[in-house]
Amino acid sequence: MIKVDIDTKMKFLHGFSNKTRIQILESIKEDEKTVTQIVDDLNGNQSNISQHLTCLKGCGLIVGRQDGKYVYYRVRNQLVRDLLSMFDVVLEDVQNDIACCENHID
Amino acid sequence: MIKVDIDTKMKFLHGFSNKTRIQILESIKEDEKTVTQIVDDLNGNQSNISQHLTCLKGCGLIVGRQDGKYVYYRVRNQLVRDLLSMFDVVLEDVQNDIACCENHID
DNA sequence: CACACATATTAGTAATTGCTAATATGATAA
DNA sequence: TTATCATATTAGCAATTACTAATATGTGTG
Repeated sequence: MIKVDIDTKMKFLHGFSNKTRIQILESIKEDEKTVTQIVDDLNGNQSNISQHLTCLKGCGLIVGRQDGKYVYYRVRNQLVRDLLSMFDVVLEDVQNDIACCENHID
Repeated sequence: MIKVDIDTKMKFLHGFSNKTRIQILESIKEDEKTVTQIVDDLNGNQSNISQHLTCLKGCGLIVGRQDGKYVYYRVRNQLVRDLLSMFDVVLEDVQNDIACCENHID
């Protein structure tokens, strides 16, 4: 068991703090894609996407494998995928919570 | 069922993107605390903590209740608490993954 | 080898975010 | 009602982060 220190944790969480990075993660959540496919998918800038991919790799969230002239990126493992799903579950729950419990007149 | 749009999601995730905010969440994960208690806990600056509390409230991650001259903040609900726990689980798993599978000589 | 395509890197800048100090507001109690 | 304590807000500045354009590297193919 490896101790989780706060700075490592922040580096990890940094991966989730940008819209483009979240979109990349969602884009490759189910199946691996090449950089170009991701760029097309997000309608983004190649340099920008490449930088975010490097960032996500540094955060430990994705892995890449070279295959010929292509590099395929994918979400690291199932737990990371679960975490991504959990964001939606929790957010939806929070939104319901806000809608149900805080919209009354007082 | 409320649709989760990307901007709402980013606002939500923004809550987790700063060290002080994560420390606040950890500080109040189990029991509610006043602003002053949190400030003492983190050895932080009152204005700064207050701003981050406002941010976290805006993200939907925490709620505050006024009791006399104190405002008690707590993590919104159990799912948010679960998500915070999951960060540690996933990060630990990722670290193991990196340690086991990528430290070989090649 | 030369060319085309895929990806990465760099440098400069724009935009966003976080911090501090000062001040304001709000609540209680003497 | 004035003093005190708790919290929030504001403004200005420092630091970080994201984006774009240009260029470099790397890989396969004719």
